[in-house]
Amino acid sequence: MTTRRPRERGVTIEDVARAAGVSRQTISNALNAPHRLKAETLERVTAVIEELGYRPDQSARSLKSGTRRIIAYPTPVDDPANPNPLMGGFLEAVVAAAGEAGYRILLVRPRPGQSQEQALDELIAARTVDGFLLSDILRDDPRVAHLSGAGFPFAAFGRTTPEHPQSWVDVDSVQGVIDLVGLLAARGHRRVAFLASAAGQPWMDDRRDGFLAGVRRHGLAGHEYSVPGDDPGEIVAATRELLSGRVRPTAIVAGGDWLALGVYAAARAEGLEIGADLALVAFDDLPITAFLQPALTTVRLPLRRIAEALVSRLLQIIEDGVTPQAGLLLPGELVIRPSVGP
Amino acid sequence: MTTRRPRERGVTIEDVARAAGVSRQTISNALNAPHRLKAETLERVTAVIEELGYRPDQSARSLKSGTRRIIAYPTPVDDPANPNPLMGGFLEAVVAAAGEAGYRILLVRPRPGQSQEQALDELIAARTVDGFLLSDILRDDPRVAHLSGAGFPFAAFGRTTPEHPQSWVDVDSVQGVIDLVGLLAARGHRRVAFLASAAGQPWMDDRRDGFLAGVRRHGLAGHEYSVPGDDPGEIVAATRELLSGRVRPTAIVAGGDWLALGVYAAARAEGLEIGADLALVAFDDLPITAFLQPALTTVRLPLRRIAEALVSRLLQIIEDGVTPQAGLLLPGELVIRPSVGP
DNA sequence: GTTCGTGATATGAACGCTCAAACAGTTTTG
DNA sequence: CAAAACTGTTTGAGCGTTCATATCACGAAC
Repeated sequence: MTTRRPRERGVTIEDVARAAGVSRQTISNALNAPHRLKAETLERVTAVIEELGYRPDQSARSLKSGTRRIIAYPTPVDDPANPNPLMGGFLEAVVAAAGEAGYRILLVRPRPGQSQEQALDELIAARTVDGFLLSDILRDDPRVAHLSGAGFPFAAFGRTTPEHPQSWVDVDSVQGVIDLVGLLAARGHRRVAFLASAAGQPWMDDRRDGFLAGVRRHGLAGHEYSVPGDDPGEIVAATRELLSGRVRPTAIVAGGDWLALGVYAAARAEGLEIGADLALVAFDDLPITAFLQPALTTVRLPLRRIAEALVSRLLQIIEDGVTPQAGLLLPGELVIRPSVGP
Repeated sequence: MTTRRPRERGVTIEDVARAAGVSRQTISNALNAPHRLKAETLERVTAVIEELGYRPDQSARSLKSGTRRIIAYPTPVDDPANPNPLMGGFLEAVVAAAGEAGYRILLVRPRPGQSQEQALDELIAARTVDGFLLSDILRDDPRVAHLSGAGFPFAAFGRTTPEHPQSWVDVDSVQGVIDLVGLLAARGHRRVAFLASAAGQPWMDDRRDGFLAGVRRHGLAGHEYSVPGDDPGEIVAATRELLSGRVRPTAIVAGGDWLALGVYAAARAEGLEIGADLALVAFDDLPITAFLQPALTTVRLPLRRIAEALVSRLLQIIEDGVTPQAGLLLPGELVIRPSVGP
């Protein structure tokens, strides 16, 4: 253990009370229940608070009140070679939404040798946070089961199995992809392919379901191709194979923009022009796709709305004790660009 | 104000003490100074702690000890249209490094109408955190001046003006770009261009300096082109102009991978083949560039080492009260790929 | 004129922990 | 062999809040 330098103490409620010539409680009331003070006292106290730069000590307040005003977000264990490019934007939106309500986001991850559940338990037992925000939810996510069982407040970006209805928010991937397929059908495409990654993301299944539903609805011939993982090389290779097959599809629905990037590369290698020889649509709207030629038709994730919905649901549980009994499905925004063809 | 549901209290040190038949302090010692206990007592107490699932209340501990084991990271105010794609990776690395030492990262941002300094002051006055981690440092960053003046622990990813030596960590962009230019010189390029963005990032100046130094050292003809902002459209347009000029450079040094993406698009539009008609090198190594054809030669940011250095320096200040009097300059890793040509 | 409310402020206790000091027991020391 | 030193443990206090309750002044009601 290293020596710990004692942090110098700041100005306390006692100091303010003395300076203002009133009691501690009056200062506390000035901040937490101003209506209890006589207008004149309030004014004087507020001035002293301002002058001394007093802020209630967060720890003392938490200890007494039992509330921390902190939300934990377990950072997804990201493949460093392939970090989620939307992570920054999502966090930004979450921090903004939480900050609006006076909450802050604490990033956590299990220490080495610790399971995800143990990491959650530690935070609960130490009363470090008021609730959890989860993302990258698996179909049968142990974290959801655990928190749900412990009765601890949380909100999840993504659905688990629908057995026990939790407080989740998700994007309507199914409808989004149906819309994409509709777009292709309207342009006369009959033979379309779905490019999926088998990396195990549950939303990929939804997107696949959307594809199948769309294909059925419009009476198209739909085939599904799967890439083993998220590795760029693999994606390009698999797509080239798909494009050089005997009966080439005239359109591809990529399960995500990341996969679509591979299609651009593969098409160029095969001498096909996207938007002319091959229609391409995808999902996510990564900012980086703005550089693609032709620009990519895709479904934009409403990150801001997702974050707001997650935070608002979580705070409802934390502050009002009301657990929403149903999830919230948010529509993606269809962004039509030239890659889908004329 | 909304009603607040009182959080049910968990198991306290008192409960454990009673169950183990010893005093509070012995439990406290078992966790904070185990060597003080008789081996036998320690074993018994540890068992009871385990059994009851006891974790010291974070707030109570903080209140008494004055230390929070939390580091604040003010999230950069990101352009939502162009979020930093490396943000996720950087945060991941920071969370890992901090977690290793038992610290957690608290994301903060100023509330509406609050200045950055005010937001910092609030956290300091409320004793919510032990220190700050800053990134996206400006040449004359008000946050650095403020924290430095207040004597509050912080570590910065990026340098300010060198007047007062602070605890910073940065990437040696100058040397990195010099290396890139050297690569081009070795391949016989004489006319090279530097593509910069005028969005105001201070590290862009370093990269420019590196370019100028490299060009001087190798006796090349170097020209500098500037894009007004980080908008993809603007980048492509500016690059096309540069490529269609009377005397076209044979090589381009892009100030960042993001800019290089524009060069790929512009080159294709101009019918130039990168790696053959035009050499291209850049800086950052965004994961997304793995899809580019030909693959991009670039300098990889050592995010993990940066995060580790930042955290280790910050903890030195927090725990030992030792403020490093000099910055740390980390080398980038030159990653040579086909875009630079044969 | 005592009682009763009511609004404004004050007081004591408690939240759960760790620090400093005190306390027994045992061993070492001059 | 008494004093000193060490070991392992306990006790009392206090960190800075807020909650519940008490106090006080003052006018309204009977």
